[in-house]
Amino acid sequence: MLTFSEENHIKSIFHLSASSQDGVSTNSIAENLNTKASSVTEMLKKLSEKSLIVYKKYHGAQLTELGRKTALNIIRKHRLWEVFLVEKLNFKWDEVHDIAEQLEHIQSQKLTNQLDKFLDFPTHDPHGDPIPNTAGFIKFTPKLKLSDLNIGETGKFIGVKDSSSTFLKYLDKRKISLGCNIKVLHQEDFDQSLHIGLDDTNLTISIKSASNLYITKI
Amino acid sequence: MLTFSEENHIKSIFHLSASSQDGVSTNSIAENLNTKASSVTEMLKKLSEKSLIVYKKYHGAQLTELGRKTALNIIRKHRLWEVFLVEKLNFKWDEVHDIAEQLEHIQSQKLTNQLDKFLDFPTHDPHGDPIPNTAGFIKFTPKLKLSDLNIGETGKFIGVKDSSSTFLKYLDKRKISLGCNIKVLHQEDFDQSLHIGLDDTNLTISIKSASNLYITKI
DNA sequence: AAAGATTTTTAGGCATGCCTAAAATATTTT
DNA sequence: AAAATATTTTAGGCATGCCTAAAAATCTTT
Repeated sequence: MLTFSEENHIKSIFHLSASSQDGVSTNSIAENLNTKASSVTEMLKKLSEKSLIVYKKYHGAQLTELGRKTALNIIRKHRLWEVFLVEKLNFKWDEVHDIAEQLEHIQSQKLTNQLDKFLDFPTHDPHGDPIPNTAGFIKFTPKLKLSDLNIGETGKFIGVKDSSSTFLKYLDKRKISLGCNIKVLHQEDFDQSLHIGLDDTNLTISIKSASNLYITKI
Repeated sequence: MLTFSEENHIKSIFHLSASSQDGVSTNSIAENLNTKASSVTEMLKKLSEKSLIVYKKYHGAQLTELGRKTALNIIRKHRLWEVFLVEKLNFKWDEVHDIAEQLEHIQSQKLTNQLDKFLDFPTHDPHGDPIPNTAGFIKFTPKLKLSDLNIGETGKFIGVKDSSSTFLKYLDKRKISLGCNIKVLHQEDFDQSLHIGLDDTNLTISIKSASNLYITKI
């Protein structure tokens, strides 16, 4: 039985583990959770005692197998609730994050599994992120960015890196939605911005936006 | 923005207000929340400062209009989630209480209202209790117990007083379900137990059970 | 490899929400 | 109405989870 704070730390360590090979630093967790390094240190000791992480003073934290399972269970709940909010309650994909942050802490294995069934076992959340199964298995798809494509290549838009509300609204306005095909037509020398083809329209997006879009080559 | 504990105290005071004319006693709240009187006293001071209750030392607490609205909003969420769990996720009516206790604290007005719409604006939860609307209006039906009926009268089963899991399972086993018609056939002199008619079957229930069943006369 | 800079930990405080035990107040009994 | 009983409040502690400031360890620079 973990507290909200413990769960949030575990989740944070999981997400930060993706980009760092060895231990996740105290500071990065603190930044991620909008808290202070000293608070994180205390929590790391506690999580270590509960065998959720391996923690060596001054050398960051790594999830144990138990910790990983715990993180994936929280992420599973978060993403299932996001699907529920968008598919059933008509929320927009930029509105669901804060509510899912609350719902992910609800404790009931049965609830999670019944929700999964009710949603017809979705594989991805509204932002394109994969949903772990009960056993904690998650399907990783190598993440290619739109900015990685060469001129002339086409990709299918499968997810976003930064899912901030402002970015998601930006995509909505330009009718760039999950699953659509995007062809890279031309790159501007001056600012690296990309001219892209989308259905029957063409538009220009900055290189920053392009590197926020995950795609699979077609 | 209230804490879980504050919300639970408000809810408790609301429920206990039903049976007591004047202030709700510190002890009764403590008992209801499985905590101690001294803890409740502290909380009453806090809630009083937030204008959610009127609190006079040694004379219990009463909800202000704001407190009442707050309580009804929590109860609204609780009951809507119960409907969701039973109607959409196939939970039994005796399994939903603990989960709804968690879900009732989720903060999002939009979520509550979208859920309400998704469930097609239910008026009662799975135990027959009325669901307050957004404005905090709740429809009180005078609560008649099965044990209040005279021999020969028939009532429609509309709710339970004690919704403990054991009692709900007891009802399930006897096929006594919300909405069914119950006729009082005979009362045993010895222990006041009632012989009742239910669809095409007859059965006997104790006076204690009978006073746990809310009905409307037909 | 020593100095300087950065990161992390420790030490000590604070608010919340719980507790027990003692004191104060209210209620009931005689 | 005084005594006995019950209820409620106060006082003082404790765990959690946060904070700031100072000390310790690590990393970077020269």
